Amino acid sequence: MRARKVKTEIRQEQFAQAALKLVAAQGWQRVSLAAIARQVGVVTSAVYRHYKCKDDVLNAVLDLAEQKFRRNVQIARSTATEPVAQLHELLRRHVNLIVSGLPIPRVILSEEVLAGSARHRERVNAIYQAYLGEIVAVIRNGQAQGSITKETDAETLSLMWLGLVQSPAILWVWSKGAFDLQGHCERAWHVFAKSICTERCQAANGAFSRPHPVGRRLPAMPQH
Amino acid sequence: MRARKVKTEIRQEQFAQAALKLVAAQGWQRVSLAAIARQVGVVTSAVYRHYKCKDDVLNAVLDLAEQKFRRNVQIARSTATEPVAQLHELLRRHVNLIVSGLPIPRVILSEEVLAGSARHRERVNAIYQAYLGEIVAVIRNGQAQGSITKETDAETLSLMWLGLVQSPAILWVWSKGAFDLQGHCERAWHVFAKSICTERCQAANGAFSRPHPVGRRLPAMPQH
DNA sequence: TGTACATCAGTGAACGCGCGTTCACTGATGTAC
DNA sequence: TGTACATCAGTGAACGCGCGTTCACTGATGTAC
Repeated sequence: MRARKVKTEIRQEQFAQAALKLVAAQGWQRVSLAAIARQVGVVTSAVYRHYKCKDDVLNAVLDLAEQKFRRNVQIARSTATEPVAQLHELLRRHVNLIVSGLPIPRVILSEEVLAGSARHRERVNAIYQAYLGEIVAVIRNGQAQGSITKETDAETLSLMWLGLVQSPAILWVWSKGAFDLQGHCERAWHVFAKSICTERCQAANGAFSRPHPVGRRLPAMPQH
Repeated sequence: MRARKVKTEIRQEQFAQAALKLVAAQGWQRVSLAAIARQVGVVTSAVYRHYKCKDDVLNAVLDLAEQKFRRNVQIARSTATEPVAQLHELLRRHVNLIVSGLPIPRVILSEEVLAGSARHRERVNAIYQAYLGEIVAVIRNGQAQGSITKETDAETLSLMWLGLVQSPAILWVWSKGAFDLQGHCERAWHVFAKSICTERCQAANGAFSRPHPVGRRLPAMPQH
């Protein structure tokens, strides 16, 4: 059966979304153009009407990822005014990005990107650097206005912030979602927040006194 | 030219080591049996004299990784007696594992393992669970003898500990070693250690008062 | 110590499969007159 | 409003390449007598 004819901009978007979904589920290398095309409802070779090659599709996926990152930063900045609260909000959103079925960090960690073409490595590097740059800015902000301790440089803290999600996210993938990523991140955040907040900030923010209770523990090993 | 005939146990070891090295450099999917065989100095089909299939070679690589992890834990436990010091020592060793050219975490993060066969996912999961289990044990130890705060559960802290290296390690890979992973981890460790140590422990351990200076900053973006 | 035979590692050619990519063709949509 | 033509998205067959895997054969090593 012949698929309906659709404008190339729309198809490009469809392919990118389909690819994002599939890559998130299986990793880039395992996703074939055939699978992407099937998802969209056209034949494999139709992809070439809208993208020059498979690489370009991945690039479009990275565009989507970049957008999501940017949007999250914007929203977090406008939702909260206090830098520490902004960091907390962004962390929550980052976790949601992973849990919501669009595990974008998965795309970014994919082998194609870690070991693959220089083009993609640099691209992802750029996205992450920009993201970390935003975090650094927020932290500096907090340091300037006295809510975050100046003892440690903002770059180190920004990477620590990211590390709060990154490793647990891997565990989450392995456990197929059984591991309580959100709960863990909240608990980890409290430890982290406490250690970077000045007394002034801690006094103003009573929330740190009550860490979230542990819900599910580490996932049990799968039985063989 | 015909390769010298070598006992199968030795060849197995050689293939595993060669595979580890190559996987660390390029990721599993990109490593071909041809490349592994070339590294060892035999012809591709010779691999089948010693392994049933490519999957089995990866399994041997995971054996090596598991050994390294185990060894590090043992050494860290015997080198230091105080739990906090043990965590510090193990962190240093973990970083060295990455920096030393045998980026084992890279193997473990590889797509084959994240998205690949259930067999390998479960295997790696088991290795990591065991590793984290050791960390948890050390932390509980510290909590019991009063050097680590009991405010946060040991599981959460163990994942935070791992996160200190994991994310920066990715940056390190991207920057092709330009990022100062060791320096960062030392600085991050001090922040973390301070936040989990009780006053008693901090008083006993003056080292926490002087965080390491920032050497190289985040790596500059590669130029296009 | 020498000979005969079994075992086992190494070789290269060939197979088969998956998959990205190309291409000539079809048919729908949009535009000019 | 209708006709002619250009543009452009969709199709399926075919190609080519990489790579894991198989297989019959070679030749070295080790063992039995």
